[in-house]
Amino acid sequence: MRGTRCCDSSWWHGRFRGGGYKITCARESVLAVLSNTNKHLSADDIYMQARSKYPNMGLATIYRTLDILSELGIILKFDFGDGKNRYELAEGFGGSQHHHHLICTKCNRVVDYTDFIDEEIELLKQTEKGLSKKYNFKITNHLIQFYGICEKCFDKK
Amino acid sequence: MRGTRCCDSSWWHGRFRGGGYKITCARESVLAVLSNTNKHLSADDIYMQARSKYPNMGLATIYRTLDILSELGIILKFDFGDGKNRYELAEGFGGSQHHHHLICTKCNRVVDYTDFIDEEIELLKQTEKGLSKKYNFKITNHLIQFYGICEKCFDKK
DNA sequence: AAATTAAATGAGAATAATTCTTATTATCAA
DNA sequence: TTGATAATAAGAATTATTCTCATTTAATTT
Repeated sequence: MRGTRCCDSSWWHGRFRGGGYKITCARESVLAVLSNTNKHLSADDIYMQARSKYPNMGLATIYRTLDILSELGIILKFDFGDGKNRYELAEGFGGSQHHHHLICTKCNRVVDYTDFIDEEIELLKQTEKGLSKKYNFKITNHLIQFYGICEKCFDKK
Repeated sequence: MRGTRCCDSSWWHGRFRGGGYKITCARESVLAVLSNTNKHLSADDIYMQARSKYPNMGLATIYRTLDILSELGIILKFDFGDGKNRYELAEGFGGSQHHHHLICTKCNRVVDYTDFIDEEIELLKQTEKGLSKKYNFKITNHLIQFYGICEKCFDKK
């Protein structure tokens, strides 16, 4: 980044270097933004917040960084149906507890739920095992979302 | 649609009228395309195929129709990570058996699987019930996808 | 510590999926 | 058949994301 100093050392440096990537201010600040929220931020949300600290940062860098972080499993990428991808820190990297999403198809409100997760995870593990074997996939991740109409939108009609 | 005749009566007319929508040639042809494939078609794919029969059809109409069909639960909308949404007919409307998807994150190949579905569905039903109650959602749908690296992409590396 | 080198960046142009606008046309109820 | 109204085609507009390239930076080597 031009004209700004930054770069504290932190936990993710090893993982980044292991992936063959350099530690840069831009990458620091994307992770800083994601570490300080439990919301589902879009690339542009992250851009805005990161810029308030590092005004020179470009949006393309945000996207490039998000790609790498996703690839390394440090963040998770979601599509909640509003036309932009959203990101959150993975559990184990400072993100909140493993959860799934309940999405209102009218207003796009998203509820993170952790209830019922344990049985889901258990079943998913078995399914993963079966699928890996049958289709020769190395499975790295799963996505579960429920869709419906939230109380507010239901009342409106 | 201008300058083309069409419109056979069919099963979905009632459901359409029930939703307050009119039966049009454009809508007929979108459904016709989706009824004749088990692939995951994008809006543009559908546009191309529909145009081969009804050359005057506009792309915007495809999108409008897909929205309505999704809302009515006649088709399902998926994001497989390649930047465009994809659609398939729902089971019960002529679509193939209820299935979930296994997606390669390198080449975007998608495998439909029906194995292991029964246990999944059973668990999902219970989860839905719990979620509906706790969060006051009227749940209409769910999404399960597994992500990984397919055999081909794994061998390449 | 300075030089080196390849990766990363910012800026903004390019791309591409989706949505919007408007004048025209088709559906369907009366 | 006709009138009210929803739906359409065409293409412009929007917007998320990717690409390009000259410049800068991180990390390695001297």
